[in-house]
Amino acid sequence: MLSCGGHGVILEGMDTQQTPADADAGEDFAFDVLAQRCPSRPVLEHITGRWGSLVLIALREKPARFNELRRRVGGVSEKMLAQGLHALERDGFVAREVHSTIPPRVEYSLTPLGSQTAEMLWELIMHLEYAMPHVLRSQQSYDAAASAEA
Amino acid sequence: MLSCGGHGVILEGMDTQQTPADADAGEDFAFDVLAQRCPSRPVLEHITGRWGSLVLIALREKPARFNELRRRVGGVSEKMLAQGLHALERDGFVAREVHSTIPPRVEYSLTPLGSQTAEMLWELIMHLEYAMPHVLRSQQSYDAAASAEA
DNA sequence: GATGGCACTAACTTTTAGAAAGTGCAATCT
DNA sequence: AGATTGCACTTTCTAAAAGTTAGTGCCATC
Repeated sequence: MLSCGGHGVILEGMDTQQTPADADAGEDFAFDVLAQRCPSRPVLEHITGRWGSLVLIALREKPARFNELRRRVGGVSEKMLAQGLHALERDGFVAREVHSTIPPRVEYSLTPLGSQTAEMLWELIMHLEYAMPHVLRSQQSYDAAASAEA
Repeated sequence: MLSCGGHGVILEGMDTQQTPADADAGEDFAFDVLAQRCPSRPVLEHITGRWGSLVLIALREKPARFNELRRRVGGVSEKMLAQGLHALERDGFVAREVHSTIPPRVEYSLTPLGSQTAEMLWELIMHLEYAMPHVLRSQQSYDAAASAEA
C-alpha cells in the first residue's frame, strides 16, 4: 500500500515510469520520486525547493526564532518563510515550540530527521560552493559560444 | 572578487547576513548560498529545483535523448525540461551532444561535475524515500491536531 | 509618544510554471 | 499513397505560485 514503483505494491492511480530492468534490481524502496504522483514528490519539493533547503541549513547550526531565521536566510519574504516552515513542520523536519509568555516566543529547531536531512543538504551545498568557480567559467564559455553563433 | 561572505573579499552589492562568529570560523569558501545575491543561489535552484534534481537523477544511470528523458521524469512538460536542460548545460552539469544526422539526434549526459552532484542528490533522495513512512505519519498527526483545534 | 521588534495573516500584483499547439522532417503503419 | 507517429524543440496562452505591501496586537526601548 505504501509504494510508487519498483516491485512493491502499486499505490492506486500512481503513474510510475520505471524501466523493466528496475523492477528486479533488488531495491525494496516503496517510494519513487520519479513517479508523477508519488507522495514523496511534494516532500522533496519542500526540502529542496528555493527556500526549504536554505531554511534547513540555516537551522542546522542552532535553533532560531522567526525573525532571526528571516535574517539568516537572505531575501526570504515573511510569507514564504511562514509557509515553508509550516510545510517542514508538517513533514516532520522542523519542530515549532511556542513559549506561552507575553508576548509569545516561538522557536524553530530541527528534528532528528531534519538534522540528518540538513547534513546531506549541507554537503551538497559545500560541494556546490566549492565548484562555483568552475560553474562560473562554464557559464561564461556557454554564453560566449551562444553569442558567437547568433 | 569571487566571494559572498565569510572573510573573503566581498563582491560588490552582495548582501551577506553572516554572524560575526562565521567570519573567523576557519572556512575559506568564497560563496555563500545564504547571501541574497550570491551567484551560487541560482545554480542551487537549478540543481535542487522541482525538475532539476529529478533530471539529474534520471541521467544518473545512463545518458538519454530528450523524449526518453521526458518519459523517465514523470510529469515534466517539454518546456520545463528544455529550460532545465539548458540551465544545467550552461552551469556545466549536463553535456548536450548533437549528432548531425537527419533527423538530428540529441543526447544528454552528465559531466563529471554533474555526476558527483547527482550522486549526492541520489543519497538525499534515498534518505527521503526511506524516511517517507515516518513523514507520512508526521503529516497525519499534524493534520489531526490542526483539525482538532479548529 | 513614537519607533521598532515580534509573529504572523490577508489582500493584491507580478512572475513563473504548466498546457496546448505549431514546426519540419523521416520512418513506420494501413 | 496517405496517415500516423516520433523526434526535438519553440511559441503562445492561461492557471498557479511567488513576491510585495499593508495590517494586527502587544511590548520594550528611545
